Amino acid sequence: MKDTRERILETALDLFIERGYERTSLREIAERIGVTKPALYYHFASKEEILRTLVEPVFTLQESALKLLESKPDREEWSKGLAAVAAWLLPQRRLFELLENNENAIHALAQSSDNFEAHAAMHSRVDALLSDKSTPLDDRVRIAGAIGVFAGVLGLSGKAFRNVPIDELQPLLVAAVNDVLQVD
Amino acid sequence: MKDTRERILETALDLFIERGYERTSLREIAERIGVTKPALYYHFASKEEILRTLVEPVFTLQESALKLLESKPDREEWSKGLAAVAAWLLPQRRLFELLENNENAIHALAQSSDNFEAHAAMHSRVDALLSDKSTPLDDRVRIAGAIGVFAGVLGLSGKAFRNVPIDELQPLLVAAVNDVLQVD
DNA sequence: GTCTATAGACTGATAGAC
DNA sequence: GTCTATCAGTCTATAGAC
Repeated sequence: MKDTRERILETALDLFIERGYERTSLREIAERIGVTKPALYYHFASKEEILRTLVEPVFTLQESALKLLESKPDREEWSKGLAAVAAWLLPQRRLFELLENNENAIHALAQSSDNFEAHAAMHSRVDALLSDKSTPLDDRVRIAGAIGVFAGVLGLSGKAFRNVPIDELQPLLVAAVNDVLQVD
Repeated sequence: MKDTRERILETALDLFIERGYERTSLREIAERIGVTKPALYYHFASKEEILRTLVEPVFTLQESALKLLESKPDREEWSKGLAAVAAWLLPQRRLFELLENNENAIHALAQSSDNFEAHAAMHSRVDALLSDKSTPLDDRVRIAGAIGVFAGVLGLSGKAFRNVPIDELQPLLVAAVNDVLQVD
C-alpha cells in the first residue's frame, strides 16, 4: 500500500480535474482512498494546502516564463520560450489539465498565499504585453494565438492525445506554434 | 431602473466570469443588485436556471458546429467553419469568457438538463475526431491548435483586446487560424 | 495515523406576510 | 415583486479517544 499522503495527492488531482476544485469535497477524496476525513487533516492543514502542493511545482516554470516576458521578446524568442515550456510541461499533462480546469480557484489561492504572487504577476504581465499598443495588433494577436495553440494541444493531450508519445507530439506542437508566430 | 430579471442576468454574468459559478452565491448577486435572495427566486427557479439562461444562446451555434464536424471536414472546411463561429461569437466576447471559465459547471449542467445533450455530444465529437487514428496525427494536432488559437484570442479579447474593434480583430484571428491549418 | 463526533459557517431553497 | 424568517443540507475544520 502506497503512502497515504501520496494517495491523497493522486486522488485529489483526479477529482480536481474531473469535477473541479470547489465541486470536490474532502469527504469524496477520503472515501475514495478508504479513510475518513480527519485523516486528511493529519497530512494537510487545509483543502487549500492540497491544491497548493499540487500546483506549486509549476510556479518555478512560470517564474522563468515571466523573466522571458520582461525582456520584451520578439516572435522568435517567444517561439523558443514556448518550446522550452512545452518540453517541461508535456510529460506532466495532467498537471496542466489541473491548471486549465481550475483557473479561478488557483487565482483565489494566489491572492491569499505568499509564494503565489508570481502567478498573479504572470497574468497581469501577459495582459500588459497584449494590451501594449506600441506593439502592432497583428503581433499581439499572434502571441495570444500561440499561447492558445499551446494550451489547446496540451489541454487536449490529456484526452485525445493521451497515448501519443511525447517525442512525437512535441515537434508537431512546436511546428504549429511557429506557424502562428510566422517564424522559420 | 432596468428590469430586475435583466439586472440579475447581467450581474450573474459578471460574477460567474470573475469568481466562477460555484464561488458565486445568490446572496452576492442579490446584494449587488440591491434586493434580497428570495427576490431572485421570483424570477428564476434555481441558481442553475440562471446559468442555463445565460448559456443557452450559444448552443444553437454549437449545433451547427457539430453538424460541420459530422461531415468529416478537411482543413479548409474547418477554417471556414471557425471563421463563421468567430463572426458570431466575437460580438459576444463575454459570453465566451463565461464558457471558458466555467466549463466544469456547464458540463455538470449538461448532464442534468434535457436541452443540453448537444453540449456533451459536442465534446465527445471533438474528442472522437482528435482521437481518430485514421487521420494523420499532424492534422489532428493542427485542428486542436486551431481551436486553441480561437479560444486564446477570443478569451483574451475580453481583457487585452477589449477596446479593439471587431472588424479589425476578426480578419487577424481568421488569418492566424488559417496559418495553423496551413490553408491559403 | 486513523477514528467518532461535532462545532460552526455557509449554501440553496421555501413559506407566508405585505 | 419583494420582503422577513427559517429549513434542511452540505461543507471545512477541530477536539479528543484509541
